[in-house]
Order: sequence, then C-alpha cells, then structure tokens
Amino acid sequence: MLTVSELSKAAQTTADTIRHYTRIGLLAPLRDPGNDYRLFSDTDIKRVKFILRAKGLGFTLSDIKIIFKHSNDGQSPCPAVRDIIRQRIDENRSRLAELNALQQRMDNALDKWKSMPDGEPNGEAICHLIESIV
Amino acid sequence: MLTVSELSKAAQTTADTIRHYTRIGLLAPLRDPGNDYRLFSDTDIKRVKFILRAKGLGFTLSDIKIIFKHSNDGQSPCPAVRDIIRQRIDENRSRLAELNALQQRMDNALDKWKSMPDGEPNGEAICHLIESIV
DNA sequence: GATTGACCCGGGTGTAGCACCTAGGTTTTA
DNA sequence: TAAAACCTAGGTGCTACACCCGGGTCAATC
Repeated sequence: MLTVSELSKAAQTTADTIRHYTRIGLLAPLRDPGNDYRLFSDTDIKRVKFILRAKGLGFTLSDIKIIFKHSNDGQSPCPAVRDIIRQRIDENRSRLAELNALQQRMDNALDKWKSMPDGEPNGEAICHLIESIV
Repeated sequence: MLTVSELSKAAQTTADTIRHYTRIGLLAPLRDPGNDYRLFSDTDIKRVKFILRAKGLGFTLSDIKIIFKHSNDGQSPCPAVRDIIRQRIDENRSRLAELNALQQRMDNALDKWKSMPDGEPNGEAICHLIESIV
C-alpha cells in the first residue's frame, strides 16, 4: 500500500494532484483506520499514469472519468475514446483560431503603438492607446 | 443614471457581467437610497466599453484594474499598458505553442488508431488505444 | 386596488486543474 | 529526548463570468 506522496513519486506527479484526483473520484483509495491516510494499491500507479497520458492527449478529467466508468462496467471504452478525441480536436482547432486571432490583434496593437506617444491623463480618455484600437 | 440592465444594453454586454465588474471593483456605482439599486453614470458606459476593448486585446480584468488605478491616480497608464501587453503576447505565444503541439499529438493518435480495432476489456489495459501512445 | 411581468438585489454555486496554506501528526536524526 | 524534516487532511484561491434562489421593486393594465 502506498501513501499519497509515495504514489505521486511512483507516477511522476505531485501529492496535490493525487489528492485532487481522489477528491473528484478518479481514485478511490482505502483509508488507514488509525490516521485516515489514503492508502493506494499498485493498480493505482497504472491508473494515475493512464490519467496523465490521457490528459496529454487532450482528454479532460471528466472525459477520463467516463472512460473509467465504461471500463469498470465491463464495456470497451474505445468507441467513446474515439468520439471524445474528435470533439477535443475540434475544440482545440477553434481555440487555436481564437488565440491566433488574438495574437494578431496584440501584435498589430503593439506595432501601431510604436509610433504613438504616451498620453497624459486628461479626463477624456482612460488610455488612448487602447482606445485607438477598433 | 442607469440601472444594471440599462448599462448592459448600452455597452453591449450582460447584466451579470456588469454585476461581476461591480463586485470586483471595476465599477463603483452609486446606490439608490430607497432600494439599493446600482446607479451608473454615462461615464460608466465608457468604462465598460473600455473594459471590453481591453479584454479583446488580451488584458485580464486585473490588468484593467491596474490601468484604472493609474488613471485615477492621475498617472498615464500607457507605459504599464505597453509592458503588460508584451507579457500577454509572450504568454499567448507559449500557449499557442502548447496547443499546436497538443493538436499534433491528437492528430497523430487519431491517425494511428484508424488501423487499430477497439479492445475488449480484459483487466490488463484500461484503453489500449490511449496506452499505445508513447 | 390588485395583478402581472419585467426588473432588481445579495449571496451562493459551478466551471478546470490543480497550487498553496494551515494546523497538526509522524519519522528520523543528533 | 528533543528538534528537524517530512507527512497528512481539509480548505481556499485562481479566471471570468453564468446561472440559480428567494425575495423586494416598479410600471402598466384591468
């Protein structure tokens, strides 16, 4: 049986992360009756490593919860996994588009501001740099 | 004087957003002594529009709070504005790099999985698709 | 005058994924 | 045996709101 920090080392993450996964139900350790410490099994090392790998592929923690549920219910999670990653890919594409657009706006602004002096407070404008952007 | 919803319409946002900005101190409306309703001035329309514009340039609400503070203290916020946007640009660049890398990993995974069958639960693996990714 | 519908209030919760904090228990070392 | 080092638990904080609740307010209609 492993304590929080032992598991965190075995799975290459932090103790806080282990506690977090336990709180949201991704891990369900036993408890030491004496001091209420969480007690993890060796399979929990696999589970945590699985979680970290899935996260690295863009799955959210609630996605992973669903995957675990399928798996616990004796169903193959693979069809769900394929579905979910397609969604995450779409979302990520949108997010990337947004952030690229933002990047452009920021770059444009900074460039435009190069030729503009700092404004002095005059009660009219809050910051004429920002207000100069459409 | 404007109520919450009147201001939200005038500045093209929602009443909840107005209340939020008030709660965090970005707006400081007067209060109707009779019913405690928030009472906004015409300048508040400008302030909200400013907030929305600044947000669109990547400034966070606390950045904007700082900008307002400079402005209220009779200092030009422009130097701070230039500094902050450079930070935000750097952060966004990192974020974009991360998301692009994620996108690649997701695309690669989905592609690899095309040639793999769904696994049946066997107590060994949780999902062999995910576990097949390095 | 009463009802109706639109508005307002404060305060609370939920979102993602932890990081950080505090108060206290345990183990190791000198 | 006492201090140092390390561990635990639960709670709070972060971003920018959206949504909900129970209840008060306001203007117009019947």
